[in-house]
Amino acid sequence: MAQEDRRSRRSRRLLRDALVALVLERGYADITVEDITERADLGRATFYSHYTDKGALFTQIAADLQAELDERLRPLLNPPSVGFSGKPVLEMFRHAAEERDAYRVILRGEGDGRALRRLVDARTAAAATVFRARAEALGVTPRIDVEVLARAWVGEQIAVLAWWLESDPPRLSAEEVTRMLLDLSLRGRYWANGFEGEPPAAPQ
Amino acid sequence: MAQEDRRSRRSRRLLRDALVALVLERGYADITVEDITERADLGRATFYSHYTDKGALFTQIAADLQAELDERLRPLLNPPSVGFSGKPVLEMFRHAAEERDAYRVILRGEGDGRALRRLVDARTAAAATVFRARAEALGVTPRIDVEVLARAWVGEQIAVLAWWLESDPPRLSAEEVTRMLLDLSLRGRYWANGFEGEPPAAPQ
DNA sequence: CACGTTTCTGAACATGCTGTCCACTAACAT
DNA sequence: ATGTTAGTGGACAGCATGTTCAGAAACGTG
Repeated sequence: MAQEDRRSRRSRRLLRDALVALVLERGYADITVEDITERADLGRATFYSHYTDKGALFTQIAADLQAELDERLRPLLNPPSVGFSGKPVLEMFRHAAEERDAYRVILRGEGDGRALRRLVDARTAAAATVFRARAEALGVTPRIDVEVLARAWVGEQIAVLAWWLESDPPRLSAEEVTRMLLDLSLRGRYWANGFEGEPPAAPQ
Repeated sequence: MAQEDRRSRRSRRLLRDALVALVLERGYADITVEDITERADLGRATFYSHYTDKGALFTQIAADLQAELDERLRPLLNPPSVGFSGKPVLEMFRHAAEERDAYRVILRGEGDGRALRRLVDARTAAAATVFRARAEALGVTPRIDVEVLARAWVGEQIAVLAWWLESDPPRLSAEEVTRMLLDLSLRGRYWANGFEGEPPAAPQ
C-alpha cells in the first residue's frame, strides 16, 4: 500500500534539490542534465527515467510550490471577507521563508520567467476577485480599475518578497515587512514620509 | 567620417528584430542562432562576426533599451524635486509603448530574467534616492523603510506596465494608467473603493 | 527470509546546436 | 577605380541531448 518506491522518492528529491542549488549558483541556462545528476549523485539515465528533460523537472518544482501555496492560502481566501487582514500576504511570506531557495529561483525569473508569470497571474486573479467582491459588498465603484489595482498590489508584494528573500540576513521580519506592505497599500505613500501628522487608522 | 559601415548597421538591426520577434513567438530558450539568421535572412557566419552568441545579442538589446530609457528619464530625475509629478512613470510608459515588443520580451523575464532584474534594480535605486532626498528635505523620518518603499513602488509600476503592454488593444491610455498608478501609490487602496468620500488632494 | 518486481546504472548511439575557421564574393567609402 | 570591410557557404570538432539496453542493486511483500 506504499504510495511509491522509496528509491523513486529519494531520486526525485535529490534531483529537485540539486537543480535548485545549481540554479542559484550558476543560473538555469548554464546547467546541464549531467550537472544535476552529478550533484545529486545519480546516474544520468536515472534522470530521464523520471523526467523528460530539464524543463520538466523545473516545471514540476514550480507547480509543486504553487500548489502548496494555494493550499495554504485557500482557507484564508475562502470565504472572501470584506476587510483586508493581510493574512494571505503574511502566509505567502512565511511559506517563502520556509522554501526560501525554491522561491528565490522562481522569483529571479529563472527558466524564462514562465513560473514567475504563473505565480503572479494566480495571485492577481485571486486579488481581483477579492477586490470585486468587496466593491460589490460595499455597493461602490472603485475609482481605480480593478485590473490595475490587482496587478499593482501583487506587483508590490512580489517585488518586496523577492528583495526580502535575497537579503541575507534579513533586516526585517516577515511580520514587519507585511505590515509595511499592507500599511503602504492601504494608506498610500502620501503619508509615508510623515506628512500631515497621524494618518487615518487602517480598516479592519 | 561615417560612424559605421552601412552593412553592419543593417545586419545588427536585422538580427535584433529577428531575435525579438522570435522570442515573442517561441520563447528565448527555444531559439537557435540559425533560427535568428534565417529570419533575418543572413548567413549564420554573419551572426558570429557581430556577436559571440545568442546571449550577447540579447544582452545588447536589453542594454540599449536600458540606456535609452535612462537617457529619457535623466532630465526628469535631475535635479530631484520634492514633489511627485509622476512624469518619470509616464515617460517610461511612453518609451515602452514605442518599443513595445522589446519591452514585452524583457518584462516577460526572457533570458533568465537578468535583463528584467537589471531594469528593476536601476529604477529601484533611482526611486530610493528620490525618497531619501525627499525625506531629508522635509526633515521627516519615513514610517516605512525606504528600501521597501522603493521596491514596492517600482514593483507596482513594472507589474502594471507588463500587463498593459500585453493587453491588445489597450483598454487604457498611458496617461490613464499612470494617473491611476500615481493616485494609488500616493493615496492608497484604502480610498480606492470610494471609502470616506473625497480623499485628500495629492501633493504637488 | 525468499521472492518477484521495480529502479538504478553505465555504456553506446544518433542527432542537433555550437562556435571557429577559411577562401571567396559582394558591398562599401573615398 | 581602388583598397578595405562585410557577408557567405561549407567544413570541422566539441558538447549536450534524449534513447536504448542488459546487468546489478534495492525494494515491498508474504
